[in-house]
Amino acid sequence: MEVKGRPDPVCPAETDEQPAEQEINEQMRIRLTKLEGLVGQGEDPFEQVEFPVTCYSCDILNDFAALEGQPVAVAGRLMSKRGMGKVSFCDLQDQCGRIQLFTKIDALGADRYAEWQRLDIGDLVGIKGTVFRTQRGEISVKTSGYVLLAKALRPLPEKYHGLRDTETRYRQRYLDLIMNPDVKDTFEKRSLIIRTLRQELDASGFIEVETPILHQIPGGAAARPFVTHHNALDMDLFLRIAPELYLKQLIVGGFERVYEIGRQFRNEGLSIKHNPEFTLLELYQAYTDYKGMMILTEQLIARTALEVQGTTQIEYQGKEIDLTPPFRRLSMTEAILQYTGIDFDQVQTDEAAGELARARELEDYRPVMKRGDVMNLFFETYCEKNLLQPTFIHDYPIEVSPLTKKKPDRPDLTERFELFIDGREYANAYSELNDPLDQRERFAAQLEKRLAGDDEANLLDEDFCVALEYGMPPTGGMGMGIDRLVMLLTDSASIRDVLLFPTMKPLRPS
RNA sequence: GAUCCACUAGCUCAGUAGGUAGAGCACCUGACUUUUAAUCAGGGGGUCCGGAGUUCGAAUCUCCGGUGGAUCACCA
Repeated sequence: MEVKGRPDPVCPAETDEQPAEQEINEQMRIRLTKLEGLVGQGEDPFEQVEFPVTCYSCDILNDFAALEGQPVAVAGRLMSKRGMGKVSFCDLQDQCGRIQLFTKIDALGADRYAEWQRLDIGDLVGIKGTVFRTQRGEISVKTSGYVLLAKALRPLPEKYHGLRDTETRYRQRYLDLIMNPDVKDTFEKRSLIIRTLRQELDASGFIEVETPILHQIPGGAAARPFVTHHNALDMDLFLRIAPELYLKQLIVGGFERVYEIGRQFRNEGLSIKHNPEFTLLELYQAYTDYKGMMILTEQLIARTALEVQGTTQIEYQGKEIDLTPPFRRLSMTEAILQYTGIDFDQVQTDEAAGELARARELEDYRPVMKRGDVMNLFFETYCEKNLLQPTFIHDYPIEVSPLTKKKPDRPDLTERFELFIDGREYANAYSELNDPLDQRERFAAQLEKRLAGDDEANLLDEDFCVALEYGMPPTGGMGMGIDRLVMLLTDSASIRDVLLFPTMKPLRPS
């Protein structure tokens, strides 16, 4: 029914391709045969629809005193088998851990016990039994009956070494989660971190909102966007690179404290700390400024650290980091002076700044750069990597801060900070520019940058400018990369270790 | 996008000077009524990432390609 526009990439045209014949190896064949046998007996495990669980493995381990001798029903995945003939031991894994099962031929009868022994590692079973402690002292469930709830047709990775191969871990994360408890722990902590942020913000009077992901003009950050297409409207849309311009319209609308935790999309390369889609917290608070944002940022980070690690003195990749507020505050000018000996307050012109960059042979220097661009370049080149302990770098040059209020006494600088920890940026905040006339000038300056070849420069967003013309109160705003915060608080080296399904190339080129 | 490293059984890994491919776990058969990486005996299982080349002969050497990891560049 396509009338115009591009073919829908989600529904590719029919091709001659046959679905690839599924490769059946020996192990799968044996398990399929077992399944056929069960189905033949009228015991198709996939017909099971429910199993009333009375407790989890960890409940039994934690409340053994109360549960000893009591009947329980548990369900989960068989992770190991230790058959001893007419008696056998298995480990059952559920959401919170593992519990040993002890099964005797006497309890099931010879036929049922034989079926029990034919179960495979990986099968999902529901168990009824009683809680007891074995002769060796291990808290266990003595099986009195079981139901096979799903058959595993593929074997799990090896029980001792587990799953190591990073590619398989990322591509088949479920296997990683089954086999590696630490991985599961990381993602539980990720959930806890995001929950804690919500709790803190909700308790401070913020409301959580949702703004569009499909943007007509990708704004609020300097980045290349992903493009998509709306067929009915026959127009290109962009996946958002930041929610900023919408959130500030809500401040105009009278929501005085708003936040959004959501996915942003930037069309950049992948690295140990970059994924094309990532999660950002952005918040805006009326009647405060970037100094207010510093205090809020410190609180949020310290609070999540306490929640996840129980302390604000943490270790990240072997480095001791103290997240106890207040964090160090250093202006960008001070930072550059400290690490290079250059005082940018003495650099008056674009030409003088360019001279400095050329003298240092800075590769990223471009002749179109203005004084503030060069200052930012010096900071990135010489300072960032040295900032191990949390540090607010404040007073950014106006050239790189198109949405930020000027400092009242310094029109070349803005009321903006970024938070650095271990050389990485964790947060970006400012006193939001609410002067609509100034805002239009800033967009004009960005347009100049774009014409000079910077395809990441901000685009004029007319809807946003109109909103400012109705009046926005003085407002502080802050954005924080959640994935990086999770990395920090879970001691993860790579962003892929805190994303359940990191972006991967397809296995075969299509 | 550039450089370096990796890819061998379902998993974790060995692999001789270039001479028909190995172990452990898992799986199958048998033994075993309190084990816990259970044990013991026997057995089956491979597109050595893909393609081309060198060679009498390639998992191994060369080239091209794929995927992953690390570093660099852009960014958060």
